[in-house]
Amino acid sequence: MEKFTLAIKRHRGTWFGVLMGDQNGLFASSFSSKKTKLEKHLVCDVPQVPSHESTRASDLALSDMMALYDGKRTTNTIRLSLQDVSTFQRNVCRLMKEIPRGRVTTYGAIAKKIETGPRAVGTAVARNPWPLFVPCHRVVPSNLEIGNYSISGGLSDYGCEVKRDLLTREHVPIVDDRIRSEAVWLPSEA
DNA sequence: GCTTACCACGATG
DNA sequence: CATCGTGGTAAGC
Repeated sequence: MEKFTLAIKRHRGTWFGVLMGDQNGLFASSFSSKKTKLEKHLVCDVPQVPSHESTRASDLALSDMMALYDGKRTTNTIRLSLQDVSTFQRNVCRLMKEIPRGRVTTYGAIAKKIETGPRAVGTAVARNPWPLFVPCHRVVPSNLEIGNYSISGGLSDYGCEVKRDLLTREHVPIVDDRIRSEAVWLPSEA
């Protein structure tokens, strides 16, 4: 049975949490303005309540997470614990990780690349277990509006503001709540 | 197992 | 604006 530990930290008025699995791999990450909501979301997929414990690995993950939240570069050395996600979801995640900082791509572009439908990509993106580490905020609808974003596992009316702020801090050009087309990055062919 | 309903979407008119 | 197609999930039988 896999053992999990939880580590939580506050930064710029927001709570950040990481759920560490075996061998200090990252099982899930999340952030929220509400600490209780954050914890609830992080543990919702694990069988038992994990103990709060901070380790060198969790400290590193949390500081990377905060840097990503601020739109900054990171060492990107966090190992994701992939065993519990479907291969479809893994494919979507792999593609999302290729989106450069400061750029965006669309649900449709990802769908085309992996030969599936945009709604299917939407569900996979929505279920991303590693927000920020896997930059799902860089996926937008094809009309280049901001689209939606779930906070701690649920849609909310301010989710799109959070998403816009993340993109803005990465210097994605946004005019009038719309991404400028020069920021669009497309998955390479082949 | 199969069926249904649900979606962080897209294309068409 | 409306409507339909769409494919992966999860919950329901």
